[in-house]
Amino acid sequence: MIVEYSSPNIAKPFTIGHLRSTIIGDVIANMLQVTGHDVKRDNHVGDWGTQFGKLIYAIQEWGSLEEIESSPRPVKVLVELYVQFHEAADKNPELENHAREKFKLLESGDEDTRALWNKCVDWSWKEFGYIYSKLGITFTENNGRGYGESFFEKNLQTVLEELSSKNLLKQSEGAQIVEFEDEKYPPLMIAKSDGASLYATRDLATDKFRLSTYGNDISIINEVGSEQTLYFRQLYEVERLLGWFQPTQRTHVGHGLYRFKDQKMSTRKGNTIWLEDVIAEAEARASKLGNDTSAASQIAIASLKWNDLKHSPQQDVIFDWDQILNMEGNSGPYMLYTVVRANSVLAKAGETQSQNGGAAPLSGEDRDLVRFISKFPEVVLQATNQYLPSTLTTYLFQLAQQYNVFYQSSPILKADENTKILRVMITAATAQVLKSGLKLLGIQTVEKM
RNA sequence: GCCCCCAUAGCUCAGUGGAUAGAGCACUUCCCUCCUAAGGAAGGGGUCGCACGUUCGAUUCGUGCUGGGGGCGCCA
Repeated sequence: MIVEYSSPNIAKPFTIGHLRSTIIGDVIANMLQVTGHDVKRDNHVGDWGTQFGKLIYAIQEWGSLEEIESSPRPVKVLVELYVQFHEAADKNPELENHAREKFKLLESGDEDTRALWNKCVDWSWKEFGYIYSKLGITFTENNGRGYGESFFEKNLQTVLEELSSKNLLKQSEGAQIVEFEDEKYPPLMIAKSDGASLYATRDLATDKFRLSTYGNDISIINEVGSEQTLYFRQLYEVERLLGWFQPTQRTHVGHGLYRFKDQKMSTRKGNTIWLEDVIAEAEARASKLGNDTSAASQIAIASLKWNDLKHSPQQDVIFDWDQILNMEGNSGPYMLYTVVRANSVLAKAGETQSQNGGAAPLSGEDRDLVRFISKFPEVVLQATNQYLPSTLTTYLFQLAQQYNVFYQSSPILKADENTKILRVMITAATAQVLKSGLKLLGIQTVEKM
């Protein structure tokens, strides 16, 4: 199986919005892997498309390579140029034509344009690399970077020819489109009137490549925001019409977006939240609670990931600093804290945990907890089959809550010998399940906090 | 205009064709000579958006409406 996730865009901010695809996709890949699938992790980086025409025009017109190069955050400068382009284009629509010409130059292999594009890719990967290492996210394909859209640039013509030979292509106002039976979906545009490629063209080339590289029976999961649901339905239908895939081989796992309470986030308007800034703020808050640097970073990432993964994916998430960096209650740090507590008990119990005989019979809260622990495999399977990490977070939170109640109300190390052995074993089992579950969620536990 | 998603406590969200619908945050009050208090206990707070329908029974399923979000050929 291929799980495609994260897929940030070159020369655009890696925002809080990309966090969703990045970590939900990672968790889905983890879950599929432990349930026995051979998983390829791919990152469909947006490194191609007409927006590069706009960007290249803006850099050449208003930018300075030295300034970008020497900036601690080059992408930020690129985004400012991109925003500037849109502001200028609102007043002077002629700029859109210049941008189209620049993209044509890029597609036709013009050396200077190409060199500039390469720089943009490098600048962006500096930032992506930083974020992925902070989040502990990896990809397996194309030397760990995933196959970006530009990788398939050479295959676009083949795709157009195959579509054409199967009579799926239609001319419309100079552009090439695919229409659907009974107007099931609106038409999907495959080539613009100036001949330039589109997202769909590149996606088709991508999936063609996957078929030939991984085999005709490969299944692909696209973890991409729900705003693209219609697009994926169109794409899957075209791929079915082409005879490439059975419907069961293609799955779109969508998710809602991060929103401000009263306004939208928009790259064009510049009111987005950069993930880099969120991570820095999370680390600052975790440090204030008296953690050393490495623990603070783990705790910060845990709070971010947990607060995303605990939501059902289809709903939008309201962006609120105190909410997403919550360190109390239903939060990442609560989960880590519970594991730390349990481990601390186990450390003090020492040899006791290896003894077997003489455990007291199960009753009351002990038994409820044991029962709940035993549900773990079933929950993992359910979460995997439904592509719902939140099923797992809900379960793990309930388990942590139950353990904390148990911890508070039942003496462990001070109980009589038989009860102590039993409760230490329950503690060990709880810690084991919490650690395994958190690992599936891509959350690292800490020794102390 | 058409299509998709959503609506549950003051806020943010879980959840189920069946019993007094749950959590976190916020608020009030307790609990560290004792396994890490980033924890635990107790309390107030809900006509589960509205209406109709299916059902012995609907917050859960269906239809309609209202409200919010997203999408609908030259962005991705």
